[in-house]
Amino acid sequence: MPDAADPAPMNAPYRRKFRREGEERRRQDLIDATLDSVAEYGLQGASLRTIALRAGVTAGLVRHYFPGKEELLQEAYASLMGRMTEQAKAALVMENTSPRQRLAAFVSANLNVPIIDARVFSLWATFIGRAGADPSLARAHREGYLGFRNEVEAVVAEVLGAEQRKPDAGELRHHAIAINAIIDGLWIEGCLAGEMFSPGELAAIGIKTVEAELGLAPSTKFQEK
Amino acid sequence: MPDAADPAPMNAPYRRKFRREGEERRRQDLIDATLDSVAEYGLQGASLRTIALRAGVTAGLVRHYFPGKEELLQEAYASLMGRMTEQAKAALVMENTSPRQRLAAFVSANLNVPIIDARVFSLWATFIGRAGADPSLARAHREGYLGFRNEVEAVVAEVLGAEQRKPDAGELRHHAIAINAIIDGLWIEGCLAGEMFSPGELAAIGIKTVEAELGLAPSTKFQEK
DNA sequence: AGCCTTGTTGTGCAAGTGTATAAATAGCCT
DNA sequence: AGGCTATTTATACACTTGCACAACAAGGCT
Repeated sequence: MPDAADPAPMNAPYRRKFRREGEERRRQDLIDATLDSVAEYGLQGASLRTIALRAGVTAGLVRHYFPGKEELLQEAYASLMGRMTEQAKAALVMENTSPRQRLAAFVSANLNVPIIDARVFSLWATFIGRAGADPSLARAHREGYLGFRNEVEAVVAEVLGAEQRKPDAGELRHHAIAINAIIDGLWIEGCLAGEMFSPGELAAIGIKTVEAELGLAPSTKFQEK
Repeated sequence: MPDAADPAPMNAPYRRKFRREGEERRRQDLIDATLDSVAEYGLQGASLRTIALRAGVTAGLVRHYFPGKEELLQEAYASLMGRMTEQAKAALVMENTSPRQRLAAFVSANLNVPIIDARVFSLWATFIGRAGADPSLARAHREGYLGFRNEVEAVVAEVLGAEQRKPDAGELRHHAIAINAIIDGLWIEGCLAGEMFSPGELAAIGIKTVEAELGLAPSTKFQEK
């Protein structure tokens, strides 16, 4: 190509080209960039400049959509929790299946991708580690946890009801706490050391353990031998 | 008050008094101060000056005992993990008790203070959240986890052996994974929302769930009614 | 076309960061 | 008592951080 006339004025301060995006889009981009940055560099490494760079804007813009960094982090955490609980509950809305199958599907869904995911775990741990000092984080967690446990309790009631058993409220609560713990514990193991388990292994263990906890006769589907 | 004569020499630079402590003591103080700071302010808020202030020294001294901040944090994490696994295993060294009682004591110990503790949990979550990005943290966790799981596996083998059952390696592994998950999950619930549970409730749930997982006949000691 | 709103950039700033290094002094040794 | 040395303090420095604000321009409106 021939040397085209340099279109750049010699001392003109170059100003970056930009496009105006809708507010919804920009806010979401910034939140996603925040989660990416926190997952990769931690809370300490997630500076406004890092986040803005990842979102394709400059740092100053953040303050146009959020009062400050703290609020951005809070909204990012809320967004993360929303997505997690949404995915977790999605497995419960199946129809034309027995309660027991729905419970198994619920456990299985929580112990496979995309819920078993190192990045999501890293984010969860990073934020939850601040729950002790940050009341707003603590409250957000508490709500998510109780919502999750109530879902579990409802399915458990259905499963036991189908078996002609009538547990009282205390038993139901204990079952829900235990099952919630089983899922959480296996979720952590899978996220932190997924390659130590064969595909589906955690889900199989989870289902077997949950059914043992409820005192159900072993199913044939996931039995060992 | 009358204007007392200012005891301060006018331009003399005041230099802080200090005592020389042994190397072991200072290192431990700095590590403890680091853990305190991280628990209270998070990794981002734990600056060298904050840590040093808490340890009763000035920031420059840190570099006299540690090559840099990163090494201080790593040693602090190692110290934390060491204390945690040490406490957790302590419950296993009882003598003159049946394997089943030892298992129950192990579960119970892990679901009561001092292992159920919001500060320790906050530290664990903060550090573990960085495991995905920091290989040295990931390795430290992996070792602690496998060590813990092996302990569990050994007790499980004893318990089942005492019941005349001969599980193969795969079953044993699954039991250990499941029991580890139960303990971890209940530990998290207790740390994050301890006041939602009555004293001993989590331990009771844990023992019952673990025994159900192993297919043991319900014991009378912790039975509901 | 030209204007006007406002989304967006760029710069500046005070505070705080980790690290480097010089200066001081506490406490042991003789 | 007095000196020596290593522990400790204090200061300096280059850099980053979150935030404030002025300048700019993208894109709809008339």
